[in-house]
Amino acid sequence: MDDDLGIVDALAELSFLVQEMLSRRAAAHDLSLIQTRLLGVLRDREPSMQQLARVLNLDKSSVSGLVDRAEKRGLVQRVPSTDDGRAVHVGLTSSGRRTVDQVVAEFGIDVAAATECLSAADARRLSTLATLVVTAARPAA
Amino acid sequence: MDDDLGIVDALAELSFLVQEMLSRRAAAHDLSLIQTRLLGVLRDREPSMQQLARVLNLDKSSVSGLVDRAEKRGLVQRVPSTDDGRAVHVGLTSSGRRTVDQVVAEFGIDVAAATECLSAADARRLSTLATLVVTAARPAA
DNA sequence: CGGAGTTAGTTGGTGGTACGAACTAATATA
DNA sequence: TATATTAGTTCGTACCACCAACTAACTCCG
Repeated sequence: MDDDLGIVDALAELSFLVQEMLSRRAAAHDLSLIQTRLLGVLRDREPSMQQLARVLNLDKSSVSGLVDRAEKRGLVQRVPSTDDGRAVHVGLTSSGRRTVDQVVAEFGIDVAAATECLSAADARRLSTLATLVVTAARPAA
Repeated sequence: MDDDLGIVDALAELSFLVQEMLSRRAAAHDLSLIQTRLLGVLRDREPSMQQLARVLNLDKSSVSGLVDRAEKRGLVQRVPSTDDGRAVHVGLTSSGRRTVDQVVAEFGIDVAAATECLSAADARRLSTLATLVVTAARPAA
């Protein structure tokens, strides 16, 4: 009945499920997935365009456009670097912070609903295992 | 050290990690994520455009374009329905099947590498838990 | 110093992706 | 049969992503 999908298909499908939850919540605020991810990264950092490109795994020109559109909507702002005349840092505006907090909260509701089928212990286990995989894959920044 | 990210962030980050592995492997075959997903869906089905739109959660016009481009590259083919003159079904060509099999195999290598940090028992547990969440969220098609 | 090379970021061009609205053709329904 | 619904395409617009070319600022080295 409830055959295991196997680790490959299970992780692939889980990733699509999670991304769909995220993008649905984002779309309710007129945000694309990548815009939301941008805001998410900026929650606890004010990186340069360069660093942003590395974190988001995008070309620097893609980040330019991304930040352009977010800035035009008042979600982020460019801040010239004090110690490097070439560099530009990007930070959330208060509107951007409000928006991202809301999306994260709503996404949390989806995650809770999706993991409702698990016991509390299993949910904790899933969280732990996912954390292990993620932290092993991402060298401490 | 091994702080748990919490189920919300852990699942979000895991989903980004998995999507990055997938799209990197797809890009090596000049495929976008959505093209790859299209081929993946067609591995064991030959759905109508309509059904495809539902499964991929896309507008029907988006599916038209998606299938157009895949067809132009010889990866899929449109097949007129025998029982409904309006409907068109979409299936893999042999080239498409070869391609998707290869991407899936390569993606499997990434998953294996990413879960190498887990014991065999933990990997099985992760697979089981992910399967549970996914199957609970997706009403049996 | 001061010029050569490097780095940060932007701009412009191209193509894929996604949507909604308007359209055609075929099927259902009243 | 007339009308409504459904399947799919086309068109216009916006976003997203890349590369190549460009400007400005920084670094290094002679």
